[in-house]
Amino acid sequence: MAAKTRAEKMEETRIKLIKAGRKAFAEKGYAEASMDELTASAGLTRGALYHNFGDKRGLLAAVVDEIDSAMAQQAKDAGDAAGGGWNGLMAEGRTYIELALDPEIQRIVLRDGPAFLGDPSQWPSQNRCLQATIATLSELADQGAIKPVDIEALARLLNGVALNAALWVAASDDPKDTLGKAIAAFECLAAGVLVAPSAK
Amino acid sequence: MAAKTRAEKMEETRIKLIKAGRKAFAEKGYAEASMDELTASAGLTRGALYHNFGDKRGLLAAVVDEIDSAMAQQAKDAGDAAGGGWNGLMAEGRTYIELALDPEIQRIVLRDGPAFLGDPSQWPSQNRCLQATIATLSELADQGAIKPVDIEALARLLNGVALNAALWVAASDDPKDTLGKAIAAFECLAAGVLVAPSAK
DNA sequence: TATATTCACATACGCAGCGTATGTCAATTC
DNA sequence: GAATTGACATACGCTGCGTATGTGAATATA
Repeated sequence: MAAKTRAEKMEETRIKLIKAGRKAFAEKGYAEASMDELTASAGLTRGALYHNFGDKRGLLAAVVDEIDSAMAQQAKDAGDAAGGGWNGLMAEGRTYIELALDPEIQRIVLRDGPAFLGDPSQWPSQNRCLQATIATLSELADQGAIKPVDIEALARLLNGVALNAALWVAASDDPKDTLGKAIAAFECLAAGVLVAPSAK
Repeated sequence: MAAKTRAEKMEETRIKLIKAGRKAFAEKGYAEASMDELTASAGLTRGALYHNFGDKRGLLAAVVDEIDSAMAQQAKDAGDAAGGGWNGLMAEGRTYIELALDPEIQRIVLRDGPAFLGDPSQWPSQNRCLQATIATLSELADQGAIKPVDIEALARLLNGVALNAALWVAASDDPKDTLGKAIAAFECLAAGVLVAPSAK
């Protein structure tokens, strides 16, 4: 029965290291995180790290992949819950703003990720969150609901607006108050992609 | 006569170091740039570096400030040339995005800057740029040309859109092609703040 | 103008941290 | 059950940052 096979134990250590990586990278940032401390906090040594992930960047890539995947899932769920279409897109935007409020996500995925791993669209995770936005925009484009602009460009900039809103809210003295203004401004800008003048 | 005073020589070394910093950071990136090599290439040693800028990050901050200020100035000039107001604002955005084609700006300001100096909106140079945007938007608000949304929020998000567009162009495989799409999408989103549906 | 002081920068040193080369012991294979 | 693999630990070297200390030229002082 519970006889741990070798592959199982290896998977366990991978999970332990990724967990420790999320913590250390979020608290200290990638550059300042010591791999000696990180691995020790997981009850291991750097040997395990280099065996499993090749190098320090390899661990960052694994951590980013895990978080990015979870973000995409949450955004998609929110969009579906709102019924898809334009409402779904706005729900995704709001979700993205809320997700970007998480310091762990800010630091690891939004700041250190692009700096040390390069362009997010080149990541193995393929920036799934962006892909979800692209998919929804494509539907709307097929319905002729939005202006004839490059879909990927729109998706990236929309996500960029949400990101910037989140960063502003996070750094604000009064996050509650700022959040309202940020979401209003987000929806205001987003309305620019609709063909018809938005009512609200 | 050209008897160099001490302050003049010090200013010279600051300029030399910033120049070498721009080169090294652009070519190797901040993390991989060796301060020994950098200072040696300027005919100096690390002593000069730490005396003038405190530490490695201090030099990066100085380099980023110089480049970013020049970017803001160029954007402002373009805005003025376009006659200010809404057209000026759009011209500023376009210029900022176009500047992202420069590899030096891509690497230093758009990637390493945020990673090692933190949130760009906290940079001195970015705050100046933000204030300019707020001023322009306030004029438009007084004229009733834009929707009744918090001005600071709009300004921050508009700048965020331009910055994000620039980042995308910067990381793109085909910057020239991407640039067109990015600018179109930028103007599309920006149109969302206008009260009347934009014609184009 | 001779002496004292400052200060911009060089030199020297310690230490942290990454990556690699090597060792070791348990899990699989034959 | 002997041999082999492989997951991880241990040991080592090297790079590179920051700091403590030294030095000589520019300024201040008398």
